[in-house]
Amino acid sequence: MINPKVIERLILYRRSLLMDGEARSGQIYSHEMAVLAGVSAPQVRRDVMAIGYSGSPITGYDRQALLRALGEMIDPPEPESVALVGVGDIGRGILHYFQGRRPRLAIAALFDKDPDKVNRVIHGCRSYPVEEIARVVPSLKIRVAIISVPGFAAQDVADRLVNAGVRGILNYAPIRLKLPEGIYIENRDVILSLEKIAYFARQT
Amino acid sequence: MINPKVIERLILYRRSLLMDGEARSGQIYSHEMAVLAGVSAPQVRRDVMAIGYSGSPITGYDRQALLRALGEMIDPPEPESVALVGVGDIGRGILHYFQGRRPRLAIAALFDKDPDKVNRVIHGCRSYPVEEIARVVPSLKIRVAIISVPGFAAQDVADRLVNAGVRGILNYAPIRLKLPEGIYIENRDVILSLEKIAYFARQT
DNA sequence: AGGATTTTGTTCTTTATTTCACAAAAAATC
DNA sequence: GATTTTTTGTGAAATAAAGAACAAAATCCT
Repeated sequence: MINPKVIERLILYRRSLLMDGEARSGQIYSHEMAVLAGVSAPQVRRDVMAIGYSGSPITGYDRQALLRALGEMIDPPEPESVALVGVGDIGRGILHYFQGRRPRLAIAALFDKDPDKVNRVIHGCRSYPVEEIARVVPSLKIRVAIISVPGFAAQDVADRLVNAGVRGILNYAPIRLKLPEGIYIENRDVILSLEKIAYFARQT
Repeated sequence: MINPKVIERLILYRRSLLMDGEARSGQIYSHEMAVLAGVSAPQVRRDVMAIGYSGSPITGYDRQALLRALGEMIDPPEPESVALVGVGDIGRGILHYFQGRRPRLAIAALFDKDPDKVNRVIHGCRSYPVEEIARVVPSLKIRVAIISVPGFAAQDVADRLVNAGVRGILNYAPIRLKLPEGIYIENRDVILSLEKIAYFARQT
């Protein structure tokens, strides 16, 4: 199992390769990738090693083969469904932004507490009451969820999701969720981020 | 200067204290704070030490005094203005969500390229064309910015912001910005986050 | 008042992550 | 074909971060 920081950089490398103006085919050196991704060259080599792909001295890495190896690591083998809980400002923003961006990763179900927001189709996606998580999440084989509900509701929602089979959570609510071992969580609290950035922005 | 991980936890501690059901006044132990914030007790003590506040053996920390010390570190001495560039789905979501949540931190100006979105008032906030960054950002003394424009436009926007005096950036665009030393940046790319979470969610 | 107990502040270990540096390999050049 | 050059793969060193452990201090209890 690869560690989170490495996975993050691998995703970054793939995107750098795809977005790089140069031809999609041909060779690329670790130090070129390093510049594209904003990391050091030894870091690139070590990370690439981690996925079992090998370049060759002098010619470097083959773009196509490397992209294939990265894809095998990063892309879900089959299309993966994501649940989004909390169709408020942040939730809708993410829904509109994300939908259709990744071929094998799509938001497939929405959940909310508000009766006015449920049993509708929002941006092509059906919305359910949160009580339906236990039924809908397993039936769609959902293992990834986004939480964008107010802080006071987040722990309850997280518990429901985990009980329904979710194994990874992207949390926008401003609290630290208490979850069992083995559930992967990433916190994306906007307020905390801005306070942190404001702190560093005013140092000097 | 305190390092980013410590600052993040300090912000977390403060929020934990504020949200804790117990009385706002009275004492609290490092191990209680540790539970609230989801970190270890020695970590709490070390972090608290970093801001120069001291508790006392047996009685622990004084909630009020600790909150005051945390606030002095975290809160801007005077109200701080934030710029938001890119009034798309993510940008609007953040604007609606964030506005009014922190007393001394507010989004004060919006920027966009789209002529239909500029020179308007959106959620109580004036919007300008990106060309106006050079004029508006210094005039409002803005040092913190949020970038929520498409990837291809992000580097240009970032350069404009930095030239106009911005020192900290919260970046939602899916690229790694190249910035001069001393500019603090935090990347919050939704697609990358979801790919990462999906990877760990499917490792059984 | 004196001992027991509990919690902080802090040093010392441990663990994780990154960078350095160089041997091995392969293309290019002579 | 031999030599030079350049780049990968990776062990070793350096750096950073977290945890364990304990002395010092202060309350509580008898």
